[in-house]
Amino acid sequence: MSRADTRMKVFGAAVALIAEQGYSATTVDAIAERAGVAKGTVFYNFGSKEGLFGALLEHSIGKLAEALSEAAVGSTALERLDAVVLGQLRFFEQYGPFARVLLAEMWRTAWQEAVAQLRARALGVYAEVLRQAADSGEVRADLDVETAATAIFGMVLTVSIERRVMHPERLLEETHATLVELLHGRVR
Amino acid sequence: MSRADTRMKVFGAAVALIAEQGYSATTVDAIAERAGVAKGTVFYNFGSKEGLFGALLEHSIGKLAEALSEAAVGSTALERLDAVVLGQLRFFEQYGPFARVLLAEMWRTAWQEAVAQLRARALGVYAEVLRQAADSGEVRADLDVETAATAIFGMVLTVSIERRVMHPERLLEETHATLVELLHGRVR
DNA sequence: CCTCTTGAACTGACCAGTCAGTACAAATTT
DNA sequence: AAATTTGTACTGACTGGTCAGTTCAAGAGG
Repeated sequence: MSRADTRMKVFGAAVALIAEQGYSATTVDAIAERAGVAKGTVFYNFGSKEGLFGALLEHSIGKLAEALSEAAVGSTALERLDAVVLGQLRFFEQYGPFARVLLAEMWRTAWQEAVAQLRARALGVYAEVLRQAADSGEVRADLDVETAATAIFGMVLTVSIERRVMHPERLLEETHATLVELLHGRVR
Repeated sequence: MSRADTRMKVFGAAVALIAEQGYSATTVDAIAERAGVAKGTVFYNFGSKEGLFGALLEHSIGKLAEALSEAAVGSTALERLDAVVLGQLRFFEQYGPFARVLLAEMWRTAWQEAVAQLRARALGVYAEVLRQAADSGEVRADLDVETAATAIFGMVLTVSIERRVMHPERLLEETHATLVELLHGRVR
């Protein structure tokens, strides 16, 4: 059992509890108990409750950005956009509780640094693909790619959570089809 | 000063503080102080902190549903959809902190009742308009209107918050144009 | 006088963070 | 190779402070 393993166990317990109850309603005692470590271990590894949460955000946002980057494949920019949407759905299928944490804590000023990372790295993948689509004439050249990136990211994030809460049995591909259809626009 | 006025002052203070810090990090003492009211008054009017929050959600969700319903005007279903998006943007422009509270607490099981109201009344407006669009052939007849309604609602909610945090000076109409453009689909 | 509000004092539960100590493996000394 | 030291990871009882909720006596006002 390496130190890294301990940290991962604590991350897992923390993200699950914070998703259920929110950051400040979640006690370090509860996190330690769920992780199967002593309370002191949490402080030994992360220094403070805030330190733990900061490290958790950083780690998870890194994973998310990586997943979105890797998903962005396709011969046209708009194919890549659809692929990134699917990549985001798949990521939150796997790391479901993190979606809740992100949605709830994303805009809190206390975690500006993590939010900046999220904007630069995860939303950046959407912005980049949209910029390519604008350059190649696949969407209007004057589209506000930053706002559009936030919009799509928020849309997928919300739907990911709704899916887990309301329709956990439904195929991911059906949800993806609905979203892509919305973005492809109306059938005349 | 009627009792209703007192309740509104407390709502205003509570929503502002909860938006900044989250529900459980917000103390009743702080809410009372910000509202300019004695702590005892809060308990006299709402019974408990949870009672206050429940009443706040119910009141605000009612306002939101009303605003979306009233906004849903236009000669075609898709015009009405665009109008509801604008209505939602305007609502959160006016009640900004409530957007944060809603996003953070929307999927928490503790407030199932309020969330059910939200789904039935606010998301219902989107679902209704989309259903009309499907019936009239303006979008594909087999569109999953529930998921699409959640998607659009979440998209607008996220963008509303991003606007307040990142671009408070920008015109609401520009943001609306970007979102409508996304939903209108790609220029060939 | 009845409803509403005030503000202060109190209680008991709860919680972040501390710290002295354990376990143990690797390095160093004898 | 046995004895000792060092460093790292972890432990859990304990502390000092905080907060929701209670109580209540004293107004305010209609």
